[in-house]
Amino acid sequence: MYQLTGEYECKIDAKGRIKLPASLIRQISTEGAYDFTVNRGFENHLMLYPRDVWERKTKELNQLNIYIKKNREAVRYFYRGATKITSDASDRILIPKSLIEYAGIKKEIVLFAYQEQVEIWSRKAYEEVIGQEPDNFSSLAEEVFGGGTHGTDHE
Amino acid sequence: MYQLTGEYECKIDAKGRIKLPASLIRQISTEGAYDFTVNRGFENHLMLYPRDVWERKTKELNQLNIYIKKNREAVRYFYRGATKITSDASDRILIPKSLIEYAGIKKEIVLFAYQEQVEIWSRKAYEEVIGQEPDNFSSLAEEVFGGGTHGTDHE
DNA sequence: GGGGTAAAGTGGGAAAAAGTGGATAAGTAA
DNA sequence: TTACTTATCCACTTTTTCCCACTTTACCCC
Repeated sequence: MYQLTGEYECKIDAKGRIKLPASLIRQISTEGAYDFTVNRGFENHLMLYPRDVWERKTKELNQLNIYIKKNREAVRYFYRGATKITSDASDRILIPKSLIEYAGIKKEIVLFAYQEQVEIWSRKAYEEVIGQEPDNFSSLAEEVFGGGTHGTDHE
Repeated sequence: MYQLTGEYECKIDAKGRIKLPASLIRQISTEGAYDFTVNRGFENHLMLYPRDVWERKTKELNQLNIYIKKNREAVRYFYRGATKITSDASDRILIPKSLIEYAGIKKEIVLFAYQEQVEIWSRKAYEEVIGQEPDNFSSLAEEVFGGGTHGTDHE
């Protein structure tokens, strides 16, 4: 179980390679090459999962009965674009062209690590997302943090 | 459980390092290096949490199911910019560039410690926030602290 | 209050690590 | 085979980290 953290401004090179920041790598493992799976995220960004996280997620997914149409559609939706990738000797991963395009990535990107996955955003899109507060954030935060006297630092 | 207090005027150096005032350090622990997490605050300042405080906060947050859009947005919004940092031998912490920029920090900063966290402001922004208080502070205080139906329903 | 000592705060340099770009080799399909 | 894509490797540049040394402030004692 990971507890990844960090926001990294990175570049993607002409070949579609992203150098994973050393401090992110260190959170995942300590040696050798790193296996991941990338797929499409829900908001025009990409999701990057360490191998074991991906395996666990798909295992859960495989419990679903795909003879039910809704399940079938959901599974398909989750898998869309899913590609296994491995880092090279310089800790770089190669992102498939179709996914780069999906996320509107040009050169400047942001890696946003939290919980067990890493989101990959074009820098522009990331700044837009970060800049605006989600609807009902304060009431949700209140719920999550127990609604105590100092539940939110907000306002 | 901490009960931090203090307002400190500090400087950030050319490398983005902040020397944590000795009197603040003493409130947190007594020896060795100090682990923190910084992230973006809600009003163009930064938040600094001692390691254990951060862990407690995220623990609650991580219970949320991120396949629900509302939850996903909230989690992302809370985490935004979150980065783990450790103090060096001189009790300095290195603040990531992107966060320095977010908070509009140039050189003069203010550390404002209360409850379990420390807010990091550019001095200018801090003075603006503090400076505008007399206008509405009394009515705000009345609303929040004054009891009655409004004060306790949330925050 | 002044001088001395210790603690706190500041700055910068050098070594090591991280990041980047490109060249060459290996593999694939026409 | 040839043209083209993909992978592996190497070399250079930039950044980060760690350490040391100096300056300034605070505090104590005379």
